[in-house]
Amino acid sequence: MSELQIYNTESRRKETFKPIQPGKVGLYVCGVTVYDYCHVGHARVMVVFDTFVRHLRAQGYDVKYVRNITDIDDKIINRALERGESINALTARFIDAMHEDERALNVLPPDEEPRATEYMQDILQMIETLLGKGCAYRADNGDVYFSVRDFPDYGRLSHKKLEDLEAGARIDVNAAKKDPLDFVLWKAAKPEEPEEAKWSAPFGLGRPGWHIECSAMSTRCLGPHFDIHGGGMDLQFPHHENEIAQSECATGEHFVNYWMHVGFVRINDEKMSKSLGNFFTIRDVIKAYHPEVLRTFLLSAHYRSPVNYSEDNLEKAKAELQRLYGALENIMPGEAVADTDYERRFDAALNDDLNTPQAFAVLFELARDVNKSQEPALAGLLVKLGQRLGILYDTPEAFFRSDAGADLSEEEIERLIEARNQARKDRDFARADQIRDELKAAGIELLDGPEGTRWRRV
RNA sequence: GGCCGGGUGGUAGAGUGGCUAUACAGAGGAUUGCAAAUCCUUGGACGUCGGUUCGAUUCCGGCCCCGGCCUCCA
Repeated sequence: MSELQIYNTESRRKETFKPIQPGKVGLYVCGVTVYDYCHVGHARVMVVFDTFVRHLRAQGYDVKYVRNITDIDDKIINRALERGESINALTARFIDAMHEDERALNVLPPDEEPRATEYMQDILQMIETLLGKGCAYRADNGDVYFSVRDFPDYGRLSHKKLEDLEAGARIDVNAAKKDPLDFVLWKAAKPEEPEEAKWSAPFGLGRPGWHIECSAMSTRCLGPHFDIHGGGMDLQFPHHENEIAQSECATGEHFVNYWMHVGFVRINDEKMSKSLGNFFTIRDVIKAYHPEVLRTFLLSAHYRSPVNYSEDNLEKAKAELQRLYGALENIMPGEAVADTDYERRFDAALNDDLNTPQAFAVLFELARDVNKSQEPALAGLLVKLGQRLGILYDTPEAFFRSDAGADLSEEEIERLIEARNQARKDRDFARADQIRDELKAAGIELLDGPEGTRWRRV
């Protein structure tokens, strides 16, 4: 069996994965800030790490997968005020929506899903530790800052030098900071903020800064030193860099062994993001496409490459998935054959830094084999491996008929098919073709086979 | 400006120092009442200029172009 290789952002190369404890993996992924619906960029991170975890488990690892929820920050507060809604109601609503989106995408729930507001004790403790060790300080305005200069290794993840950072720093007029690079651990409460956003702490009423929650929660859930930490590319700096600084200062231990970062989803060669306003939400996309099509689209490129969101590319993903489901259409999948070259190559592809495009290539070869051989055991293998990528959970019929938008009901379609088949029996092919064309115009494609006529929405 | 990542056939997208990626689209064939699906065969590529090499799309360097981070962002 091939060894698992992971591209580590910190070393900028693929490394053979060596777990801290044999057979076990501790994985922490930065989740979303819940003040809006998840978009396709979030979907990519969810789907990539879900696939990664499925693969690790298939390889026999005992995985503890932790993905946090940021449920307190400026944007949440502002959005709640804007809407005249309580923070709690707002975040609860979007957390539910996120879970709904994940279920649609066949994203399995993480083992733990810590929320910042539920780990306030750990956050406070870590800040106190940092203050005690002298790598954090209380500023005149009541904020608590981390002193970047006190962490000599700062920049080791994102490969930045302090001088360069200073040179490029945008003008951040914050007189309270001793150094412009320092970042906030605790934000002092302001009078206009809702009571819900204020926690009492030894260093004053306020709320945590963004970075500290991940250090506190990952340490609590996985310990001070764990295997893998992941997230979107944009979290590399400053978020993850800051996590390293805080955590290592606080615990004195090496924080994380492998850093994985997922590439962006783009639109017209531009990053999809909330600030640019060019995002599509998951729920919007799956109104028009089967959720597995979106998942296939997201996995059809390597996770570190950018992927371009477009209707064209979604259509391509749909065609790919049709190819796979097509192989399963006339066959009852049986128990998957074991010990095949297909599975070995599939595993090897995923072991190679989660090379999902390569894994898909194996699936297509397998699908061709299924089409030719009509072997239930091969079909079973196709389903098994497909599900490892989080697809092929549906029945082919349901998949091919899933597209919304066709005007005809299934009964009407069946009736027309019957009429056509009668015409064919009567050798009235003109009439038969007329019905075919009619259905085609309504988005229904007919497939005549030995066992009768099947149909699909196209 | 500093630091990263990338430029592969019509499209999407892997990969490799010399040997078929894969999918859709294209061409030819088998099959079909006609189609579709399926199977077989097939054309088509590695931004640019140099270097290393017997040989580079693959290694090295310059250049051009694209994206990202340096501010909240998955």
